Amino acid sequence: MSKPRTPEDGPAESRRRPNINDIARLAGVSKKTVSRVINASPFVRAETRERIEAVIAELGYAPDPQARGLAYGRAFLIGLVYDNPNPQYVVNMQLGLLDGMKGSGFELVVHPCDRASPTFLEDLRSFVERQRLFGVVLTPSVSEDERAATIMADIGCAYVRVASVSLDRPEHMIETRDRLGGREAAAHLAELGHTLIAFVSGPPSFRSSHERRSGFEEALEERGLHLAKAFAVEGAYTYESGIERGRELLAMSPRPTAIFAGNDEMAAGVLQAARQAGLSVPDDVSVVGFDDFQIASRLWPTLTTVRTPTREIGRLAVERLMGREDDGRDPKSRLPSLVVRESTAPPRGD
Amino acid sequence: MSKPRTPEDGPAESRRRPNINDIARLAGVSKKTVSRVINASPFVRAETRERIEAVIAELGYAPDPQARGLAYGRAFLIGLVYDNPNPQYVVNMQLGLLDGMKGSGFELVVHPCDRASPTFLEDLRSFVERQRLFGVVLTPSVSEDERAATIMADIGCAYVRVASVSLDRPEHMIETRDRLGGREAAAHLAELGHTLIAFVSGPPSFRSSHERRSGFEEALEERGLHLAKAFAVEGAYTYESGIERGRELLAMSPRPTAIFAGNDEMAAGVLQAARQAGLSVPDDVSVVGFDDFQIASRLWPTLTTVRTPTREIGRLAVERLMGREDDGRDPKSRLPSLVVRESTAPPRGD
DNA sequence: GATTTGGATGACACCGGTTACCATTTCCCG
DNA sequence: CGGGAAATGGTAACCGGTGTCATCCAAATC
Repeated sequence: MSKPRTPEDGPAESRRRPNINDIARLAGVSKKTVSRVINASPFVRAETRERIEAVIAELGYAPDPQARGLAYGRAFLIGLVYDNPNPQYVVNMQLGLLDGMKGSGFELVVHPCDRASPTFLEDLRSFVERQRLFGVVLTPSVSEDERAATIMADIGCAYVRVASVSLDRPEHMIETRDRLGGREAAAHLAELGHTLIAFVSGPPSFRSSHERRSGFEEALEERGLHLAKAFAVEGAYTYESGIERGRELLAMSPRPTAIFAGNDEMAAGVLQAARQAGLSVPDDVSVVGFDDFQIASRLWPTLTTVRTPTREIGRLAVERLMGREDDGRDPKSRLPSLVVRESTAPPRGD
Repeated sequence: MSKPRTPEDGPAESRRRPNINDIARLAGVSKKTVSRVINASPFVRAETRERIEAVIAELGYAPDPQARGLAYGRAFLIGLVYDNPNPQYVVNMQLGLLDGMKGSGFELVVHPCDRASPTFLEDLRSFVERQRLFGVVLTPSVSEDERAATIMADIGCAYVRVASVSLDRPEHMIETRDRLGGREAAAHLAELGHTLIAFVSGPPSFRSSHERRSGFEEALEERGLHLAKAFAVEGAYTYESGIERGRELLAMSPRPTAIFAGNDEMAAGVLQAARQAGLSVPDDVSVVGFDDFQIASRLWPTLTTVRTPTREIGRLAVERLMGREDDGRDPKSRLPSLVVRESTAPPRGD
């Protein structure tokens, strides 16, 4: 029983995973040719290919991503880099990425980070470099940091930046076009007949804060309306800041009859502020949010908001990363769109 | 310029990543010894170790996870397998896992799945097998599926199951002990003086549904209270089911003065149902949720609920998986705990 | 019919580590 | 001081693929 094992012995244990050599031997070709089939090289005769594919199917062979990655010089991993604290955003984005990666052989590794940390850039670099990631998807606000993008370019790691406007060459950008969402909100409130309209922005560190506002303001102006300086206040995309700014706005005189909050969290805060001030939504004041996360339909009244197709955006981003963009889809599905619920109505005609 | 490169030429480009051979050469040892240092083998003289470590630090060397994984036979990846649709749960769990993995050299790959899919088990197996995952963390309700655990054992992939009760050998289990949370809710409502108490359970496919209920019921009984059959209804852990069941319960006569919902989503639905029925919370009816996700503090009134330490649980799970459990922490931090907010009060004394 | 041409295939080194096994050195003891 | 065990380092094979380049062969060209 001390006879050393040779390839002729067959599989070591019946449970051993087949490798490329097994396939090559059974198909009567070299491993290189099997490799060609795996990688869809055109230089394989159809007959040979079929024979190899049959063996692959029979043995249930799947190439080892690690070995492939080692030889190829890059791991078959795609990173999601984010610092957005909203769970709904993160999960939707992940689902979108996974949609796009399905069947590609890539896997998703997640990398939340803190842009405020002094070691943020170092951490990011070492993460991507050590893992030899194939590519990364950067989402706001990391995506808006030029240094992060530069690092990726440096390392030679593919990257796609998801941001509200273009900040890079087209192949590196997926634009969420938040400005259009701001316009939708403005159009809706203007159509309802509001004129005393207020806006609670997100923090300036997010590009979307600016875009949502300027789209909103722009569309108001086009309709002969104006966003008064006192009615344009700055929040932080948080529930608490929504309460604060809402309270302040609702104490003003004249009081705005409509408030557009830069995201749903702040809109929830504004609703709370209205309640505390004894005001009724939408009778006394209309409220519009942005994002259409789950909370929007759980609030009372349910929130009119601008839906952002995060999952769809995620799929696009990863498809671009892998160079498998499918252009057959309706481009409208990538744009923000208004969802009207109970929190908006015409201003009270008093 | 056609002279072939030899190791003596030094790094190919200044940008080339150092590898184990570079370290060995510069430290004047064999790569095997460097490998020993990397893997903390005790059979290296202190002096040698220091010299090697100095070179590693100087060159900023980090071993390639792919090469290491290939030779080792397992990838340095840990999978999170989940089918819980709640984004807050998923994100908290991910954060917990990442907490525990920090500095370990492992990375997190996420794998949402659909237990209802006919290919669920196959998909899971092929995912884990192909990637040669080091280990996986299974969360409810996947964690409650024996077949999933069996597959992991089969493949030889380490696994930890997060579930409300023990379903496996201790080394494979992290128990969330939801029963205790149910008890907390019962104690709170009993102390407030409620006697007409109702319960909306989650779906039977989740073990936690049963545990939360039986803990609740048990603690009520201990206090001489009783959960009437008509007051124990089955929901689906969804907002909509909370509205439905809430509506039905609040239409009963006598009407319950307190409702314990199996999670926050359903509690949000119950609040909505109360509003629609013209009832005030907590004056007419008290409501308690479970989970303490963000929504609990965004609702109106804010929700009294049982906090589940998901992030902490995630950290524990992954530490157990890696065999790096840190037992120094307060074991209480792993248990559900009551968070009292505005949605509960003594029953109206009419 | 000899020579190109280019598709199809294979041999072999290599990616960057680890393990198996052997060789050497050091240390301890009789 | 010799013998043997323990400590330490080296060599080669291997993990499972891919890249480079040579080779083979059939069809195309002259």
